[in-house]
Order: sequence, then C-alpha cells, then structure tokens
Amino acid sequence: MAETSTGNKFYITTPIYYVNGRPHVGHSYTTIAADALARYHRLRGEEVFFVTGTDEHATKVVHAAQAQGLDTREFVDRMAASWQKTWERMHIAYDRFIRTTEAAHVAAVQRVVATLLASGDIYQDEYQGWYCVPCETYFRENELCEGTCPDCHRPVEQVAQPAFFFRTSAYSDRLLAYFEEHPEFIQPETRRREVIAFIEGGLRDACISRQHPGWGITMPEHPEHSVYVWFDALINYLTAVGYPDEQAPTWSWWPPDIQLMGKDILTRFHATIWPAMLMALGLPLPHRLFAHGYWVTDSGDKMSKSRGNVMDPWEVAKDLADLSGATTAVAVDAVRYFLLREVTFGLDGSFSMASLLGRFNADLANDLGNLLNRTLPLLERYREGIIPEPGPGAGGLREAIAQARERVAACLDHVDFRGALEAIWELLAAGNKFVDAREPWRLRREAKQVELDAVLYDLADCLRVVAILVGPFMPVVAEEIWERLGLAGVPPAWKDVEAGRLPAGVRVQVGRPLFPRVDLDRAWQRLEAKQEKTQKVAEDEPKEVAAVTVSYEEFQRLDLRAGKVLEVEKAPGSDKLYRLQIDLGEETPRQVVAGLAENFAPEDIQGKTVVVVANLEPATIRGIRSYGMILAVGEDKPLALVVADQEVPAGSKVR
RNA sequence: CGCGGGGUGGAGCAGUCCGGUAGCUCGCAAGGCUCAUAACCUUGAGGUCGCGGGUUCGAAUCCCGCCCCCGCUACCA
Repeated sequence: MAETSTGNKFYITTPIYYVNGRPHVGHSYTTIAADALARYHRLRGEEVFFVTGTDEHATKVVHAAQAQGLDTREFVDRMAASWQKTWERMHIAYDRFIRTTEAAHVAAVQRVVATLLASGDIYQDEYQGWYCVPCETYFRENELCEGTCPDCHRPVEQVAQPAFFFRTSAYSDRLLAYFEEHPEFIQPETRRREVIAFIEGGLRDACISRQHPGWGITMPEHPEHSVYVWFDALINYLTAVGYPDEQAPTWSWWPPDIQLMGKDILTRFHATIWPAMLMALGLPLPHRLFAHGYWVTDSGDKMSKSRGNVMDPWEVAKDLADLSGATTAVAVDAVRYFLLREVTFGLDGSFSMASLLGRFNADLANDLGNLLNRTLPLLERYREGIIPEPGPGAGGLREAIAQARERVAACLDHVDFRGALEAIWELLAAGNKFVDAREPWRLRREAKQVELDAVLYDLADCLRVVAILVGPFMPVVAEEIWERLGLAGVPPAWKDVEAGRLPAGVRVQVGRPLFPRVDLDRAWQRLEAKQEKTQKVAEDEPKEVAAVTVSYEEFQRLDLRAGKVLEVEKAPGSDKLYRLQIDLGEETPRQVVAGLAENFAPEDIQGKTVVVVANLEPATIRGIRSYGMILAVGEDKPLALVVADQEVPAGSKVR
C-alpha cells in the first residue's frame, strides 16, 4: 500500500497557455517541472491537485479561427485538444485541465468582477492613450515602437473611451509588506528583488476591460465591455478549485502551494495584479510563486517564433528516439530529464541537440542504463534471474541510499530539480563503484556464494531505489525499470526509499538497453541531412502558406496600388521614420509614414514607383497621420523596396 | 548616471549573500577491470577566478573605478 497520507495537500499550477500558439520548449518546461513536482508530492503520499489549461479568449483567437475557416468555438476546441495531446505525449499527469471558455470559469470571472465593483476595487473611468486593435492592448506614448504597436508593429489608435480599472495602486504598500513578511513568496530571490523594485517604482491601476467584446467574458451589468484577457486568465486558478462556491469540495485546495511560470509573466501579472486581486477578494495568497528562466539556443539566441528557432519538445524527442533507437516514450523522458537536469531551475539555459545527446549518453546510457544492464545479466547468469536473499554482508549501499533520499527531498522542497537529479546520479555512481569494488565475477569464481548473494541483492536494491527516485522526472523509465526488477504490481512509495526493501525471490527480466548509446558522428550526419531536406521543402513552398492561408476574397480586400514617391523627408524626432508624399493618382498626394530611414537614403526612394496598401486604416505615428503603408522586403528590417519595374500610371491597381 | 543578468582550467557551469588551501560535469591523457551500451573504476594534465586599485593576517568572495558580452523591442514560458 502507498504511504498513508500525511494529511498534506499540494495544489500546483502552471499558467494557462494561449490557444493560438503551438507548444514549444518553454511551455513544456513549465509543465514538465510542475508535473515532476506533482509526482514527487504524490509519491510522498500527499493529496495533489495539479492544474494546467488553456487561455482561449481575445479577438486574436477569432481572427485565427477565421484564418482557418473555422467557427471560433470549434477552433478553440481543436486547439485545446491539441494541447492536451501534447501533454499526454510528454507524460504530463495533470488533475484538471481548465479552459477559460468553460461556463464555470465565465461565472467565476463575473463573480470576481461583480465583487470588486461592489467593493470599489474596480471602478469606471475614461481611458486615454494608444490602443492596438488586433492586440487588444493599451499602450502609453513611451511604450510605442516608432509610433506603432510594440507587439505587432501595426498602427495604433488614439482613444479616449470609458473603461474599467482595477485599483492595483491601492495595494502597493500591502504587497510590499506581504513580500517582507513572506520572503519565500517570490522565488528565486533575484526575481523577488525585481518585483519589489517594480512595485516601488509605482503601480498604475490596471485597465481590465475592453470595449469591443468580440470573444471574451462580458462585464457584469456592462455588456458593452468585456473583461481583459489577463484579468480573465489569472482567475483560472480560482475557478479550478470551485470558486465562487466555497462549499465545493474542491475549494479546500485553496490556496495554491506553488505556482510556476516563466519569468516574463511574473512581475507584471503573477506578483502584482494577481496577489492584489486576491487581497481585494479577501482570499489567502498562494504560498509560493516560482519563476523559471528562458531557454536560448546554443548560440545564445532567444528562442522565438519569429526567428523560427523554437524547439518543439515532441519533435526533439522523436529525433532523439530516431537517433538512439530508444522508444519514443523513453526519449520523451530523456527530454524531461534533460530540461530539469541541465540548468538550475530559475536561471536561463541553452538548449541544443548537442547537449541533449551529451546528457543522453553520459548520464542515461553510461550511468543509469549501464548500471541496469550490468546488474540484470549478473542476476540472470548467476542466480537464474531470481533476486537472492540479502543475507549477511548486504547493505553495502545503505549510506548512499539514505544520502540520496535526504538530498532529493531537501532539493525538491526548494524546487531544485537539478540538485535532486545530481543526488540520484551520485547514488548511481556509488552503485557503479560498488560493482567494481566488490567484483561479483570474482566472487563467483571463488564460489563465495553468500557474499555474492549480498552484492547482487544490494545492486538490485539500489536500482529499485533509483527507480522510485527517478519516477517524478522520468515516469515511463521508472516503470520500465520497476518491471524489469520484477516489481510490476507493487506501487512505488517513498517509505521504500531505503536499503533492504526489495523482496527476495522475484524474477528479473534482462531486456534490451533502455538508452542505446548514440553514435555522435552518425547522429550529426543524419541531423544535417534532415536539415537540408527541411530547408529544401521550405524553399519549395513559402513556409507561411502552410501555417495560415487566406482566401482569395480576403486577399482582394487589400487595395494595393502603385504610387510614385514625390517627397521624402525625415520625420521630426525620429531616427527610423520618413514622411512620404506619394502620388496615387488622387487629387492630392497621400501622406505615408514609413520606417525606412535606417536602411534607405531619401534619394533611394524619391521618384520610385512603390506598392502602397491604400486602404490601410489611417494611423498617427509620432504625431504624423499616415494614410497607407509601403511594401518592403525583409524579415525584421526593410532590405528592399517593392517597386514596379515598368513605368505605370500612378494609382494603378496591383493584383 | 535607464534597469537587469553575466565575465572562474578546452567547453558548459557551481562557489560570491555569511572572506580562510578553487569545485562539478563534459572533453583530454595514462592505468585498472571484464559484469556491461568501447560502457564502468582509479589517477593525472589544465585556471594569476575580466582589468586596475582599496580594506584585511588573508579576497573569486567585501569596497571603489573601468572594460567587455547578453537581455529589457521580437504577440514566446
């Protein structure tokens, strides 16, 4: 039987992920870390509630659905299912998958808003500033990027409209006092200091409504407004345990014992607005917020979609399985191991196939796999695969096992996955040393049967402990080792992390190596060949086409026209912007603002016949009205202008 | 004076808060063993801890100044 519950409960969350995106290393990292912690606490016999889910509101979701020709509802259903599929593949055992479009969540959000409206923590005012329609985000003047949305670089609108605000500013002092009293609340320590500095710099009240509802939760009593997605999203942690029904059996989980997230969403959201919201609601705060770091590529670049260098852990695992010959499930566990072992949780780390393969060979194949694969055949050959009685002299690894147990527990209590894994690997090293020191083959030759029994028993016993300890990180691997030791059907439990608890008489199975060593030279050849192939495919068909297609009708909605550039002048107060006057065959030239100044001299543009998006929504950029957009070529900087290669009348249609 | 992170043997990192012989993994070299996936075990080579100054009996660790790299803009955790 599993260890009796200590009566402790453990509520752990990840952020809910935005449905539009596809999962990559970052999301997986948070979720795998949460899963490992959840599994560890279950192993300790605690009642665990592990929640993850999807964030499904915002107008951008509607657009994404349209782009795929789907009903929004159908689109989010599909995307949520795809996230669930990913977690299944990555061996994530969550207890609750929450979606923000669930009726329960909508009700919870409306209850929060109504409560805070009544208490005055949410108030109506007028919002003045810049607004990016597609992003549904407000910006201050100094946040704009060349007068455009800093996120999507599309034009922003100046707006002054009624909106609802959450009185974050009123909570600055209480938040700071709380952080003071609860130094463990925000981790790691550097992040905590960052948050404190951020709050001491002054909090603004957060605008938590949007006027064009689209796809979102309606503000109670103000149906013309919807709740801003971030405010909506944070509440999921409450919804998941039954809020607002405080009689619900699940409500006893509240508050979370730990909430994991990437460092980018700690400061502004999870460590300020979120605790302030809870204070306003009069609810206990989570015990700990833990922000982890970013994964960068081995060349030091941050992984991002726009750079096209993101790693999908599932794809990585499949590659690893392919290169090594391990099963895909084992390869998934290896990726989990890598992510939690390679880098101290909380710091940034670099992800590369080279370091993954390095760890796979050095740690998994050579240390863990090898110990398993030298122990089992010894048992098979010398003892017909039956675990012998320990007998006198057994217990040679008792110390090492006890040490590993204490260190794993201590490290995981501090969310130090790396330290915990290092401790387990020290036990493995002790096991490998033990074989060399005790030389079972020599004992066999010299017919020292009792001593041989003791050594073989200790080795198998050590592996049994390793299987338990490694389970939170590599659940499939742990189960496989468990079964090979003949323990199928026996539930692993923390109390069995102790020397001498392996039952004698069970039958082991040798089996194929779990982690077949990767031949690095061959691996590189194959990876390079694969890369060339994908590059070729990418050249054959522009990559964006595969992702999102637009219908012909949608294309036709763009009014593209040829226009002759009459004037070019630097926009005052800007390094990057030109103000252009363009003849589109209309009564007066069009004024267009374009970010070309860093890469083109005025004379490069003057007199050219360029392509203009003539029906682009007008925008004011750095105080200058812009009535169109010029097409240019270039990933992030304009490298070349799109021009007509023949003389054409100004205003000619481009099609 | 924008903010933050970092500069430690060939590579990647720990140690820096609470000064006291510089540590880990990988790689490299030699040896051992033969149960094992050329894996495992032992030993070794390799560092004036970015630069300069200061405090101290003693500094990678504290103080001052300087240099260099990287984020903070990329709808991404």
